Amino acid sequence: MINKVKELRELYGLTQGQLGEKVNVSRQAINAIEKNKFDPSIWLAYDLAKLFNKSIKEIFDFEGSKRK
Amino acid sequence: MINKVKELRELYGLTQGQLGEKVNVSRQAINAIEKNKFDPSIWLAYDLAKLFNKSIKEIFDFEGSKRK
DNA sequence: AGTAAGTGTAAAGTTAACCTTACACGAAAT
DNA sequence: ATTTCGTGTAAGGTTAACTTTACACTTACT
Repeated sequence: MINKVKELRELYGLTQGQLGEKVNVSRQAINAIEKNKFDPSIWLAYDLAKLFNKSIKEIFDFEGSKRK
Repeated sequence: MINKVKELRELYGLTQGQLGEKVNVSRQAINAIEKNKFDPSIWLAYDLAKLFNKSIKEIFDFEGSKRK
């Protein structure tokens, strides 16, 4: 799913690894989500939204994304 | 995860099966979410929120729920 | 009495969201 | 030149979110 994780991560000056630590997933999981390889679980989406002070919808573009 | 799916479903006068049809999951999936057997995928959470005209956070209580 | 509708739950299978390990690459610094 | 850091990606494994099928139970209707 199309998302703004990479932009927000860079805005916060974090590496993929650092962001992974903060939300308790691996760096590869962050990478995969940024590259749209798979969709986050609802908990991961929530954690990312919380960290970046945004709603899930602000980060993840449901309308513009293709359902896999 | 604690949620308001059952209340909202009944508010809309839907059976579990009817709700399942509307969001393209089985009736058992709806039942399991209502009974907190498992957490919805992010897409299912989105579909339910959209159907009920609420945000995901309004329906699913992340703060008050235990992470499994 | 019988039947239909709604719900609860269980078993077995599939799939996708993770994991760890590993390797390759480019950029930047020493 | 070589090391370090960040990223991209692939392989193989685990787990949970689903599926279908099936059965039991309650309530309501005829």
